Amino acid sequence: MAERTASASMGRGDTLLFLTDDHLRRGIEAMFFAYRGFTADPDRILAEQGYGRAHHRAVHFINRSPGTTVNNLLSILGVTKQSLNRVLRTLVEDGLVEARVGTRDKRERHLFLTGDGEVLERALSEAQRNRMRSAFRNAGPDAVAGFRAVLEEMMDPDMRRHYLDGVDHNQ
Amino acid sequence: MAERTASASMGRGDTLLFLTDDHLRRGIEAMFFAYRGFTADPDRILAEQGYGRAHHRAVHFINRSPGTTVNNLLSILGVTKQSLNRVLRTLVEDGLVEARVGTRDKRERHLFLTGDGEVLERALSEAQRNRMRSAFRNAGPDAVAGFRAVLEEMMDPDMRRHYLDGVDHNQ
DNA sequence: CAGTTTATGTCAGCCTTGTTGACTTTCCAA
DNA sequence: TTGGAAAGTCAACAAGGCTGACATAAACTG
Repeated sequence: MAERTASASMGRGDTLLFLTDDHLRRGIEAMFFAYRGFTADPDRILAEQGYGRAHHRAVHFINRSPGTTVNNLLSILGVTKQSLNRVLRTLVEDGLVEARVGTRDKRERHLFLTGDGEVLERALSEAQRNRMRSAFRNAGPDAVAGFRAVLEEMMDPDMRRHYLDGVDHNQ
Repeated sequence: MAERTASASMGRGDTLLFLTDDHLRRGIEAMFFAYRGFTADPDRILAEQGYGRAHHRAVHFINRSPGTTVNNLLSILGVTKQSLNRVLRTLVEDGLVEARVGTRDKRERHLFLTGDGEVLERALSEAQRNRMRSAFRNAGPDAVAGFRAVLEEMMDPDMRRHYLDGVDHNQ
């Protein structure tokens, strides 16, 4: 333990103490425990309606980018089309998602939430936002900036691109 | 969108702009994309050896608290004993984990990593720490403090207790 | 000491969500 | 007009959650 600390900060004085193996392990556990909290509230709502996290993810990104194609959703979610298709099929059957054939390219399906879909989306995202809001508020704006900076650095480059796609640069 | 921004910062000037629905949505997506990066490297190693994330979690917490009991692990991981038992059984069969009958209370099994178990643990945690270290380094110490503060606020109280159990208060 | 509770393990069966592989239909674009 | 991309479908499988029922040993309790 002592050696690890020494090696991590070696040659730079105390400036890199936040990079010791122990701090890194704490960061790892923070991610693990926080992600559980992060998904807990939506999971409860989803379970009531017979859906799972996969449905939540689809609904979230369709809501964020109405009219997105199946292929685009595939690259964001990083699953196989068979997996995604199973989820989308139930959502379309249940009337939560509408898949419109593309006008320019008729092979593509453009995905939209229906009214019912928007109701579910709002329930899920409100639950999740409530927890996030309370965490943000308690931690404060500077902490939030750090939170986002670290998470962004932790993403794979491809995912980071998808993340930044959703960023509003107009401010 | 404009109304949301207004409502979130209402009555407090611009101080609460970081709590707008849009910022919260970005935080939600940051968690989603970052968690994928967070698990990507260990997942690759695990897949090579025929294990999954469930094995990683067990190995991680046994390494963190050698001699921990099955019950304690259950409360940390938040799964059923049947789920955990399936994982522990394969780990014991494969000689990565040793389950010693308790001396004080012979009903309990105390869990330890074997030499082979420690080898796997090191491979997994090194991969994960490398990513975390690079993220921490690029974001800087203040960002890391914020990262941890927000994640801690996002945890369920029970999980937060487990998280803090692992904290080193000696500094 | 008898009865209850606790810790653990196990069997069976179910669900979600991921996977691979093979195949079809549609239809744009060179 | 034909090759290939986009999308959908079927089948089979695995990991890893879950519930419910039951077994065993040990510890605790009255």
